[in-house]
Amino acid sequence: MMKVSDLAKQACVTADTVRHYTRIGLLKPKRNPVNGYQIYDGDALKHLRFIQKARLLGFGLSEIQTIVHHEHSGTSPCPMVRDLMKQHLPQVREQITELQAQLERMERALAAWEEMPDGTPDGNTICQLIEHWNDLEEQKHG
Amino acid sequence: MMKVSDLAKQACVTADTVRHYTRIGLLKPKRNPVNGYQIYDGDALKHLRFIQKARLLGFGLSEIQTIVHHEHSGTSPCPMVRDLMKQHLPQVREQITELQAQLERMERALAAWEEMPDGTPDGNTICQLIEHWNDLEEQKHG
DNA sequence: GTAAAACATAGGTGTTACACACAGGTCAAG
DNA sequence: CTTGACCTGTGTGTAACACCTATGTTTTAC
Repeated sequence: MMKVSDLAKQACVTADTVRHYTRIGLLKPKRNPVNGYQIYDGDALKHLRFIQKARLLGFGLSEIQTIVHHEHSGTSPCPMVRDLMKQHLPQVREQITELQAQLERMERALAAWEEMPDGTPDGNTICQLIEHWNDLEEQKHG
Repeated sequence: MMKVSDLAKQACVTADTVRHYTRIGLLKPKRNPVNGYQIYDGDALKHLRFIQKARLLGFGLSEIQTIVHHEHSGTSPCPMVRDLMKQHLPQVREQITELQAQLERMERALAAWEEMPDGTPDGNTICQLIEHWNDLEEQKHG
């Protein structure tokens, strides 16, 4: 018999998060007929904790939807959960690789920029630093 | 005197990207009075290439807006560009750290799951793998 | 008892950088 | 002149919430 923010506090999330999950159907509270407020019970808290764990493991909300909804099939969701995880792993590794490449670009650019003078706005150039950046990279590799 | 898709091809981006940049004001084509089409010239191509470089260096479109718009102040945008980059660096490093932590969680979970049986749907549990995951983690660290 | 302050609510909108869908316009070939 | 290929601008969808607003409720002060 908790209200939105009561449930939120129990799970250490914001009330907006609880409302968001409710809006997309991940939580299904009852309604207080007196004031129309949403009412959550202990099961809702368990449900919310489940969502939090799944999110920590990299599952998206729509995937969590699928997992939860899977109960109607009568079969165990566990094989699907393992499959999803196996699909996620290479994606996360790729994201890390991309971000590391990005970081390297940024670090090298910033180092080179320390030694470059500021360009004067001549109407022809927007920002020397950025516009000549490719040239710098080509030098390094050439 | 290029149309949207002509400019897009020149810069190896999609026509949607060109339209997007145009919509938010990063590109300002003229209009063909005959058919209302957007017309881009060589400057637009230079502009687009500038945007591409800036994006590779981690600048967001709104930041690029600011940089480009900066010309009206008459001063060089270069100091601001350096500052922005310095702000971005720790953010990117943090993202990488977070993603690596995420990856570790996922790898450990998947390894543990290989040895776990599938749970039977009993109406009380959604997915054992996820629900007992925290316990596993606590074992490792305890 | 009541009036004002403090807090909570639901629903709408904003965020990023585009991709996609759609109805309609344009243009070369036949 | 029509068929079809290609193009156009605009509207909407994406992920996971955060923020805003107008209203409703509860508490507090007097």
